[in-house]
Amino acid sequence: MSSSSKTLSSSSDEDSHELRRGPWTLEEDTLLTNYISGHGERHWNLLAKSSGLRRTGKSCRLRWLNYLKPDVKRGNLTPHEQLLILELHSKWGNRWSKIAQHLPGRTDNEIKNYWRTRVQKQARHMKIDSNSTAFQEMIRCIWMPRLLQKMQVSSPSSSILSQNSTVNHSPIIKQLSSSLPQVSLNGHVLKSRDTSQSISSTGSIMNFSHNPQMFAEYPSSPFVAMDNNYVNTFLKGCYNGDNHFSNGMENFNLASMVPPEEFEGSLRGCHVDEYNWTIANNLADSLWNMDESWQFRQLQERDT
DNA sequence: AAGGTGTTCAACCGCAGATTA
DNA sequence: CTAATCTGCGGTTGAACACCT
Repeated sequence: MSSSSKTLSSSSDEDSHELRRGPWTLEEDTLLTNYISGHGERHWNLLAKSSGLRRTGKSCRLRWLNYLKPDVKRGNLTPHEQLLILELHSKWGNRWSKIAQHLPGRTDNEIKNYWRTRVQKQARHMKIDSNSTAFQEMIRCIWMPRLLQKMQVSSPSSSILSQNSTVNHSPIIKQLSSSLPQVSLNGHVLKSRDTSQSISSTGSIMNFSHNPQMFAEYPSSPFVAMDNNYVNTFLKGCYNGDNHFSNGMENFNLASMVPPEEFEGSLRGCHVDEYNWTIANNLADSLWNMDESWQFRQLQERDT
């Protein structure tokens, strides 16, 4: 018998001593909450036995930590939180609980779900390994600047780098903000911050600038900076000529994309031609729209 | 309207390290 | 010191729901 069918039939064995499984009821939640408020959140097996709940200690702990605990945040992840997850995952990999420690109110389970359902989904659609360098570069080059832009748009008075920022951005985000590509082209501004990098006279150049501090802070980050050819090659690898994702990402030659050695520790610009700028924006938009539609659904669900 | 398919996320599982007796 | 138990972690599952045909 599957665990789910066991759960569904559990109402018929109310009088048995079998452990309950599956979704928690309101009564169980209340019982657990009341018990913890009186005895604290420890000794889960003892709690499970003496509270009257027919659940394992593990199940009680999980329910409390992931759902019932008062400081657990509900609702969609903010761009700030998403950015943190992307960056911290690039540093630590699937260390969900460690990542969760930097997102107050968010659980490791929630972060893990976010990664699997949003980030890995994109990788699957692109037919590319989510752990590959190419995908990580895509996140850094396109997705993260978009999230930064979104943070700026949602609170324009609180530039991440501003001294007067009213929003309490984490040091990691501030560091990240100064290290991510600064993107502008033909009036398209991904990040509304003055940049010393200029658009070329033809207006067909996208500039990326980087902050060497990033590499002192995160020397092991796989998100290394890219030069012109690097980004162009990457983007061409993502798409066929007709602006559709290539099915041949696995043939992408990563060896040709290794950034020059002399880059590290130095400021460097990176140019992307107009063709690839369009491609990059299309990709960013697809990620963006997915994010927007998801948040819209969340709002609808919250309102109903 | 009904059935199929895809997505999300709460909950479970197995394992490993920490703690306790 | 050792075995038993507890706790926490990361991977996986499946019910519920949304969307599509």
